Amino acid sequence: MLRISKLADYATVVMAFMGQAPFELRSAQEIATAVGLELPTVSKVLKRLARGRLVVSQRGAKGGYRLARVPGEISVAEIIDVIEDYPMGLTECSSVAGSCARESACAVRANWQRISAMLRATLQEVTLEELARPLPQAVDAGSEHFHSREVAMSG
Amino acid sequence: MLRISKLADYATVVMAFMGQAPFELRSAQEIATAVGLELPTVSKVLKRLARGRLVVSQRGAKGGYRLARVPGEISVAEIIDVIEDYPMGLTECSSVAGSCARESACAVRANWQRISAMLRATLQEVTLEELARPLPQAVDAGSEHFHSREVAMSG
DNA sequence: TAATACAGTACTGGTTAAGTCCTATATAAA
DNA sequence: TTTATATAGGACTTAACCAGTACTGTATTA
Repeated sequence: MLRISKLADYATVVMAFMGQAPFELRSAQEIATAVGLELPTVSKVLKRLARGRLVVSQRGAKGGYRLARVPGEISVAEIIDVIEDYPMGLTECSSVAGSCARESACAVRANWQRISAMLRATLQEVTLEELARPLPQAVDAGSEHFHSREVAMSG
Repeated sequence: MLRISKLADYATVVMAFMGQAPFELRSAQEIATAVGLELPTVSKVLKRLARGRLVVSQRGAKGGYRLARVPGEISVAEIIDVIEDYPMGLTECSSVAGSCARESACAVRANWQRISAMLRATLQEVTLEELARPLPQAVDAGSEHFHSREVAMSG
């Protein structure tokens, strides 16, 4: 399965929409309608994004939210980090220390931590601008890039 | 949080243990004791691994399980695939078609699919042998390798 | 034939996340 | 200054999912 939470998923969709007009103030309702999600859900997402300083909020009538930075300077990793309560990691032991009694004896823990770190690095390099890009090509080249990871774990 | 399931996690630990003596027949009980997990849990994992042909089972007295291939030829992706019921993907829509009503209009779906594919490619290149390796160095080099993904989506 | 160990399936309990609601506060316009 | 609008923050309820268990069947060895 290997999933991010739905809320984090929604956050990327919301952010992608906001990225279309980065500094335009938009109400939660306006965003909810546009992306096709319920208002309470979108509000929850936006509150966390604001707390994480990825969007700026403006209270009161004619208020709303806008991006804090241009889409090219916001990474997918940041969006996930701000939404989730725990740091990202593929296994629990690779993000939360002391979560497993067998930590000291576990043969694979260290390597799961490394794999998680690689994934994180990847998501850190993908910007909101790229995520929202309609039809990016040359992704196969990217995949191949990832394929050639002989150096990564073989000493 | 971006996790694999606990069962898949356990599977890697079980497989790593079995990889220490790849073709030695070991009972589920023996493995459970060695890795510090409950027997039913280990049995469940082993059954799925056997169904997925990653381990070979031998019924009856003196029976047990052994790896179907050498650790260097079993990828982490395979282990996860065999345990999980659904294909891996970071968002639901990137692995299960028709899971979201907004698929056609969604601006980020295609790119999540691409990111998922990259991750999958990564896990496909990591072998059980590498996963179980005590203390691999030069992982930072690996991370940097992943960092330099300008080609990946900007092409 | 008796004991051992895997095969398959169905069930149950607990955890976690998703979604909703309520109250408070800030801003703009009348 | 008052009213309407919109976010802030937290609490709560519901629901889905997964881990773990139990049970029945089958194969193999001694």
